Parts: sequence; structure tokens; C-alpha cells
Amino acid sequence: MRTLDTTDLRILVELSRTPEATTVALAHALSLSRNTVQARLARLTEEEVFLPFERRISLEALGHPLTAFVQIHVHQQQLTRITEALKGIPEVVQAHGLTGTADVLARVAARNAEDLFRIHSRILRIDGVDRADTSLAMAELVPWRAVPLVHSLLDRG
Amino acid sequence: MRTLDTTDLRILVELSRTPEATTVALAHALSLSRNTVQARLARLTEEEVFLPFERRISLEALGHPLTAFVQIHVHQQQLTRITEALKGIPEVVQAHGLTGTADVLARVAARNAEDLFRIHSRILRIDGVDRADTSLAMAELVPWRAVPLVHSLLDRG
DNA sequence: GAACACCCTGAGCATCCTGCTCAGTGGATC
DNA sequence: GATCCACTGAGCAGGATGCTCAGGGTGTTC
Repeated sequence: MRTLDTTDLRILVELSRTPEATTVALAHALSLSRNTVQARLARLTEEEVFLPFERRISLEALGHPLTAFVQIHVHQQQLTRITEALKGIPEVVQAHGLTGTADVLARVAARNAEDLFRIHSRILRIDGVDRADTSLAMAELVPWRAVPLVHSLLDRG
Repeated sequence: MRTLDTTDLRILVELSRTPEATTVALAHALSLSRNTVQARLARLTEEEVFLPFERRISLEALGHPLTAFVQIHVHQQQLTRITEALKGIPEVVQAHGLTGTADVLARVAARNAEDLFRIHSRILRIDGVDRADTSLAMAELVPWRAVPLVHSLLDRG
């Protein structure tokens, strides 16, 4: 995978500032020609630097304001099947396989406390799941961000 | 906050399928008039149903392919200051205040193992942090998704 | 029933953006 | 010098955008 250069990073920052910006606006903001920006955007898209649009959908707007993290202990031999079962639960928004004490960390979106309990139970009932510990997110202390990382890259080189 | 109706949800699904779709294309795909789609998109934007573009930047493309979850135990009275300190670390991509055993769950993006160790140490050095347990994400078993949730809402009503 | 609010539709129009091509320039590499 | 690569400026046809307007459906309220 190619390492993004300064121009790429500046495009990402500018896009984060004004996501709806047109190619012309971007070119103007970065003092580049429209041609260049167009080529860069095409390449960034080609290289899948942009994640799916899905990530921009607000779960809160979907009526699921609660976020919870479920630490799941499983029989590791059955991980593949368990993963499929997790995918069958629409409220499971993301799941990672982890090192350490827990095997799987699932991120869950729920309507309310009862809803969360229902989802928790559903995860527990998956065959091969030993235990599941749910932690409710009370606050998003640091909202998702990537721009600071981009800036730290810009500062270095 | 308004509850999204069927048309809104269908727009979200279609946008997830083809994020680069123009208003005209969307209108055609959903058998709606361009006027309607334009009004809906404006309203969805106004209501902040769309999260910041930042969420679509691939951390892997930024040269940080490693994801880790750091469970942080803190002196709760100093949570505000600790939050600010976390914000000062660009590799901390997101952080939540949790119920349960740990106080804070931070999501970290790292270049490699040594980089992760460095970030872990930096978190540990924050004043008021008791301990920090890092779990490395070995696999994204369920990649981030919202569409299944949207579909479950569409199926209900 | 009448008035009202709300949403969708189709049309129109000026302006702007897009995707594409081409020729020219400058830097870096060998 | 020759080659490669990226950026630039220009041009052009086609299409999209933002906006407005009039009209029609539907549901609500009094």
C-alpha cells in the first residue's frame, strides 16, 4: 500500500472540514488545479482510502442512542460460526477478535435498557458463547476522529 | 428528534449501496422525484443524520493498520482532565466512558507493536490513570455496518 | 365540509460542476 | 540529455444543481 503524501493528507483534512465541497472548491482551497484534485480523488478512491458510507449513518438518528460494548468469551474452535451468528444480529454494529482475556469485543446499538438486555440475551444464547459482559457507554469522551492523526503525519513529513 | 420514515431509510440504504450517486440517480433508483430526494437529503443533513466525513478515513491507509482497545482505570474525580489528555494523543481515535469494571475504553490506532507500546505508555503516564489494559484487535470479525439495522427498521414498519 | 399543513410531483431555467482530452512545464532520476 | 511523473491551464459537451412555481394528493383540526 502506497504511503499517502502531503497533498493527499491535505485533501483529507479539507474534506473533513467541508465534506460537501466540490472538486472545484477543493482545488481552490488547496491552491491546486482542478485536474490534480480530480486525479488525486480518483486515486484515493481506487486505493480504498475512503471507508464505506455506512460509517456516516448516525445510529442515534436510527432510534438507537445507546452504545454498549460486549466482551464475549467463546469456545475458540467455533469462532467462525459464532461470528456468523453475531452478523445475524442487526444491533451488533461491529465486532473484533481480541488478544487478552476476552475473545471478542462486540459493539452494540440499542434503543433503551430493555432493548440492550434483549440483545445481550440473544448473544448469550449463541452456541459456543461462554459468557458475555456488557458495559454501557455513558459518554463519548473522545468522539471519533482521524484528523488529529492526519495532522501528526503532516507535521512529521 | 424526529423518527426517520420509510423514505428516509430507503435513501440511507441506497446511499450505502452507491455513495457517489447523484441526486438524480437516487431519485431514479427510488422512484421518487428529484425534488423530493433533494428536500429529504437537505433535511437529513440538517438533522445531522450524517456523521462527519472523518469517519470514512481509513486508518490503515494513514499507515496505522493496528487497532487496539485500551481499558483505562482512573481516579474518577479527574475524568475531565484525563479526557483532555487523551484528546492530546492523536492515536486515540475514540474513547467512551463506561459502566462496569473499567472506567474508560479508548480505541487506539498504531503503526506497529512498538508504536502501540509507546502509546500505551503515554496513556499510563497521564496523571490520574491507575492502570491501562491493552487488547490488540486481531481481526475485524464484523466490519462496521449500519445497513442491517436500517433493514430491521424497514421490516418492522 | 372548509381550512390548513405537509409532502410529493413535474416543469423550467440559469448556473455551475463533471469527466474527459490535450499540450505544455517543471522536477527528479539515471 | 532522456525518461518518467505530477501539476497546470485550457477547452468542451453533457449533465447535475439549486431554486422557484403551480398543482395534486392526504390527513388533521375545528
